[in-house]
This record gives sequence, C-alpha cells and structure tokens, in this order.
Amino acid sequence: MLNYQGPLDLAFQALADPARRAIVDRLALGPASVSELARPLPMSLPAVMLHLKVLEESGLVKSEKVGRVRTCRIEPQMLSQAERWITERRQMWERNLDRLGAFLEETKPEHEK
Amino acid sequence: MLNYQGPLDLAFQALADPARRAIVDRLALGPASVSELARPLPMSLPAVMLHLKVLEESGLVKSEKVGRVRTCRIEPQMLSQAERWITERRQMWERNLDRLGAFLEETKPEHEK
DNA sequence: TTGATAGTTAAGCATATACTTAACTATCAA
DNA sequence: TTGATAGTTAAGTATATGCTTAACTATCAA
Repeated sequence: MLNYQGPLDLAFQALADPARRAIVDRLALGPASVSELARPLPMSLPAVMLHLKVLEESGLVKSEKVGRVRTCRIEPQMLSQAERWITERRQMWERNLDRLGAFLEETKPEHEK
Repeated sequence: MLNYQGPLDLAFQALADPARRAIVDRLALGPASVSELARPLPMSLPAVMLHLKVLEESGLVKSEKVGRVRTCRIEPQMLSQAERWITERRQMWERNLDRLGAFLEETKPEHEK
C-alpha cells in the first residue's frame, strides 16, 4: 500500500501516538497555546511542535497565531469521520452476527425451538 | 512518551495503516482465511501475516486455525473502545462550544437578544 | 506417497518516526 | 532598548515499521 495518504490515513495515524492523543485530550477541554500543550508532556517543545504539525495536517486540529501565541483547537468534523469509519465496520459486523443468529434459529429442528 | 502500549495505543496504531484498515473492512463482511484476506492486497503473504499479527495483538481481530486454514474474525469490543475514545473527546468539545454559546447569549446586551 | 495448498519463519533492507540539542526570530513589557 | 517569553528551524540520531525473498512445515486429496 506504500504511501497513499487519504484523510482517514492521516487521522488514524495522528491518533496512533499517545502524545498526540494526550494533546487531543487536553484540547477537548478547550483551546490551548503550544506551551500549554507542551507543559504536561515529557518531551521538548520542538517535539511537541512536530506532533502538532501531524495533528494539523490530519485536519484533527487547527491553530491560529495572534501576537506571539499560537492557539490550537479541535476540529470536530475530522474526529467524526474517524469515529464513523469505526462505527460502520462494527455495525456491519454486528448485523452479520444477527443475521447468522436468525438463520440458525430458523433452520433449527422443530423440537429445539 | 517513548513506548507505553496501552490497549488504545495498540488499537489506533493498528488502524493507522491502510492495509490493516482494508483487512478490517473485509472482515466486517464476515470471517475470512489468511489467503482470502491477502488476495486483494498488493503485497506478499508474509507481509499480510505481519499486519494480521499487529491486528491480533491490538485485540481488534481474533483468529483460529483449523486444519491448515486460519480463520480470522473481527473483535467488535475493541472497535467499540476506540470508537468511544473519539466520541467522548468530540462530545466534550461540542458541549464546551454549547456552553460558550449560551454564555455569550446570556451576557449579550438586552437590545441584541 | 506425492504433489498442491495454506500458512509460517527468518534474514535483510529502505524509509519513516519520534525524538534530541543548539541556534534563531518575533513579540511584549519595563 | 533590553531582557524575558513564545514559538520556530535545522541538523542529527536511534529505533520502529513495512516490506521483500527464500526456505520451511503442516495438512489434505488423489
């Protein structure tokens, strides 16, 4: 599959890293500056910037710089997209399970019903 | 954050790869053998096995070998967990947006209401 | 009992990822 | 106008990831 980077690839890849999920976690509470996001993380500021770049390129986070402060916020639409991908697969699987159950029920010998 | 691998890390990391999402995609339709999963993928069988290993270690997929055929199936619980992580963050963000909206509404000068 | 099928293991390799430190630029406030 | 704050860029490095081919084992069916 080499390297095609559709929107979902970027989103799931972004969410794959615990530091980046910690950032999303923090941003769920409301907007925050870069250093605010960096403070609790056990790594250097430039490392946090890289994570932020990945999150922005994935569309999960947007940011805006005013004066010397860059304020980051969650972009809920991309979260929804990732969410929906998972939900759809899980529901498909569960519907198939249900169908199988119904089939087994229908084809059961009379005395077992 | 180096390398802690909690359940969600493994799950999101597994979903980060397009080949692995293709496998989940296929498995949503129902159980499948290793070579059935490999057929549509543009890579060697051993490569598919590695992806399968990642999926199994993440708990998203389980498999069972009968005779010489290994049959793989989705484990919906882990899908749910990943799903829930995203949903919770998105909802938290959206509730905060709502609160902000309500606050702005309440503090608006009378004539703007 | 032999050949085809299904899967597995091992070794190796190229690239991507997640960091680091050092040096730098802009903004703000005294 | 100087020093602190907030962020950025660059260069380098260690490890992880995603693949390959070759060689192997186990099962099944004729």
